[in-house]
Amino acid sequence: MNLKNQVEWALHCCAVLSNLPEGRYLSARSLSEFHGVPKEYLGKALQGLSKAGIVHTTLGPSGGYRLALPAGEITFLNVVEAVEGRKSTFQCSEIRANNPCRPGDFCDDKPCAIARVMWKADEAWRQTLAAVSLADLQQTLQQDLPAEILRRSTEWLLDRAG
Amino acid sequence: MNLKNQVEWALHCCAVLSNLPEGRYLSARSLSEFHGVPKEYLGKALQGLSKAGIVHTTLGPSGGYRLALPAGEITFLNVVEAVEGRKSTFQCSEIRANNPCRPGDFCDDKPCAIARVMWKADEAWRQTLAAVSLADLQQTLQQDLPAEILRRSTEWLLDRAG
DNA sequence: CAATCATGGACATGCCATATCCGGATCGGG
DNA sequence: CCCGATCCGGATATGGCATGTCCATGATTG
Repeated sequence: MNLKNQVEWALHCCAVLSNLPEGRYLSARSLSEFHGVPKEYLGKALQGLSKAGIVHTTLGPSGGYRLALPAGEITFLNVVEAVEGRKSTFQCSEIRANNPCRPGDFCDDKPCAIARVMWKADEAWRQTLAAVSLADLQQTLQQDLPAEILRRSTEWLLDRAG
Repeated sequence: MNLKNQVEWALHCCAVLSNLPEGRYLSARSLSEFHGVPKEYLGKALQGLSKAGIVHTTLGPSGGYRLALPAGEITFLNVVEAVEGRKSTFQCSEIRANNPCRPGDFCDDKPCAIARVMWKADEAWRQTLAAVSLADLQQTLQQDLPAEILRRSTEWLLDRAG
């Protein structure tokens, strides 16, 4: 029961893109270099963000990625679901139907009681992620990191943004 | 990002064991037959419950499993963690350390801001599961299921309980 | 026209969930 | 006191999926 590596990468990429000036683009190559992860595989995660409408892309030289919405309107949940999918962590295989004491034609009117609890927990998980936006993350990072590193990182980005 | 099949099986087994009279035991063979799942593999999940102290076991003929605590003192979280483990769903690989703008000797004083959000979501998930006990589940099932099926299931169990 | 980029498909690899099987230890009933 | 049933743990297969690489294609910029 692990989230994919790509979820972590996508979130870090979004954090970087949040600091990009309006209208500028950053390539997958630069993003992979900045985070020290394989470029080709990171591209798969970024494609997921693109399909979900979280980022906008441009082709050709000086092309790449930028956020498609203001950072305050993109939540952790949006990013996580774009990469990981929207399936619940709990898959109900309806084993209650295997109960030998059931009439063969019996039809349940509610989902399994166990599944309902597990799905409620998933919902709590999603609500927590939906409550935090990329703007919140940006603010947290500015408090956590020394100004010197922030300054040099921004410089590094602007140097490569098309 | 899926929970194991065994989690579902373990929860259903616990629901059955909740209806067992004090001091009686039910074998892995009966539990697997009742749920229509492979006996050998279900045994692995039950071993997890045993190690976690959730169920008590007895060897020999008429042996098997019973709850080790009152149903009101066993939570969904206990069962899930016994089978699935206690690791967080999000593994932070510290890719922030790969940032080329960081001094090589820089040491973070806090966990990664992204990981903190993801871990908070996991915590909300666990809290939801910790809030529901097997006694709660038992009560829900008695409301959901027709009395006839409940009666026949209980009869089926008592017929096989040692 | 040449270089750079995103996209998507094909392919390889390794790990883990999903089983299955067997031997040993333990216990109940005849 | 023996026989069979049971839990337990280890060894072993197998399939799917996460991880990662490579390449062809089309689009865009300079």
